Amino acid sequence: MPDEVVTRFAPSPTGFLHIGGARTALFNWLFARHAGGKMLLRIEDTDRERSTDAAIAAILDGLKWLGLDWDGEAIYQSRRADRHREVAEQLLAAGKAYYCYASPEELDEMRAKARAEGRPPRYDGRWRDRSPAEAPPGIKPVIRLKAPQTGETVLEDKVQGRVAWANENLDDLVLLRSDGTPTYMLAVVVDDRDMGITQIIRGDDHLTNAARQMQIYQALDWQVPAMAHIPLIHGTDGAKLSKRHGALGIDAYRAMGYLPAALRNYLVRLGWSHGDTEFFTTEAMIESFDLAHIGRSPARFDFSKLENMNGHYIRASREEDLVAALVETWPHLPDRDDLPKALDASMQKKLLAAMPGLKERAKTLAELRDGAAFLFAERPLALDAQAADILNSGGRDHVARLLPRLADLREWTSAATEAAVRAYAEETNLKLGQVAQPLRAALTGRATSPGIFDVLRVLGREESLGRLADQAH
RNA sequence: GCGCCCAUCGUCUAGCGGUCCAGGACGUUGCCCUUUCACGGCAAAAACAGGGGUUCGAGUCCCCUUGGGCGCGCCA
Repeated sequence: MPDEVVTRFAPSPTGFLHIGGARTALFNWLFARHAGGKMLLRIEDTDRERSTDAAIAAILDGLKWLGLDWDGEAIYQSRRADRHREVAEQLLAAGKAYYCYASPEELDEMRAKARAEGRPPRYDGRWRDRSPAEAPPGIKPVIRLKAPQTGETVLEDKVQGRVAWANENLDDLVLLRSDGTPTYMLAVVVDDRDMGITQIIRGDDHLTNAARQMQIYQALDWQVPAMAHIPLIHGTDGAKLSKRHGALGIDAYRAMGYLPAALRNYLVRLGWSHGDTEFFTTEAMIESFDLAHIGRSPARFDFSKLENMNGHYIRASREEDLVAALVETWPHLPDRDDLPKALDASMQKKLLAAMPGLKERAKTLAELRDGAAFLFAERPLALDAQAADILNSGGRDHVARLLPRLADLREWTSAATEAAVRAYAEETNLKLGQVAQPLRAALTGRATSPGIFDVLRVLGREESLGRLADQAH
């Protein structure tokens, strides 16, 4: 099937998978899945100095966590150097490339001069038509592309529209370094060609590269894949994403307790829209996704919207799934010394029982875990400042008087405890809140929690009465 | 410096010449619900960067200005 859509995600493993990369991967994945095609993964590790195995692992891990699967095995660019070299030689033989013996010092001079004269800093083509016979001794040459010097290179970008560059502003780029290794420009073109990529979707920062890569395609007489350059994601201040505001590894989002589905949903709406629709199931996302509705302006990353979406996803999740997500994410979440390091079976059971009340109140898994802290707390409970205040300003009396009534209850259900507590409130002419708060403080050590009768039920008779007794005086 | 890209509420965006005194979402504010906190419901404030054109008519097309961004390596 020659018409099959093939996209690729091609990160360079010099760092973690950041949020922009994750969105690029998502768009490639959606485009491929929408078309019933493939998304391939290529690790661009030709910079052997800066590429690390740890970064590769982090990227693969991040993609998996996000739920973005790729087709086939990941391709490592570094292992294809022979093929890249072969293409460079091919270009050389065809007279479309040439040896250049300019030294780094010469190049520096050239650029400085051009800049001083208000021209773009570029190679001046001094070896373009010179015979290698004139080569200075002892210098290993690079191979440069003999790029067109007149006319223009035009890209019909699927997102940016028609973009044109005057060829005189583009210099003869290096294809093969003097040590015989291929440059990124060459490697990308050859790999995309060999992998059968039909659609390139990547960050806007590659737009200028597109022109140079098109020149390589044209020299080779290869068909240029369709291209789509998507706008970058900026920090909240509009500037480039930095560590301070959001240029975090994808693992950091997991550690903050975001759900992969929520992050995907947030990310897809950053730069892409489908009318007024904000929430998409995975299926709907694949179904609706298109390049035509990707905007052309950069978007700012907004944590509060992500958080809101995440809360929505948590509320919509099944209780069992949340327990599973929490168990899985537990080790990644920030530490809290009053919480167990891991969740054993009985804790998971309690968690499941409490989940309906808990999930309404959490925007992240971290908050969910925090909200569940009272389940795991050991007697006598540590009270936070507000809880202590509630108990110390008369609350203990209510707890003390309520204790025997609750202890006498025949059955321990939400309905039964509620009836008892309401009866007490009525008899003493108090609002329910005035008795519920002391109970909450004694039962959870905090001033906020799920509904108090749920708390009583989930904690169970023995533990509840124990905690109340602890605070009765 | 040169090249390229971008420009609607604080933020993400809808809008593809008239249906826009500009719609949705997040956030903000107020009210309601209520045992706390949330959730939920209702309501409000909040934008077409500026200036020229084109046109009967411009947020929508063109130009300029301003403001942002990206790129300019024998990095990727």
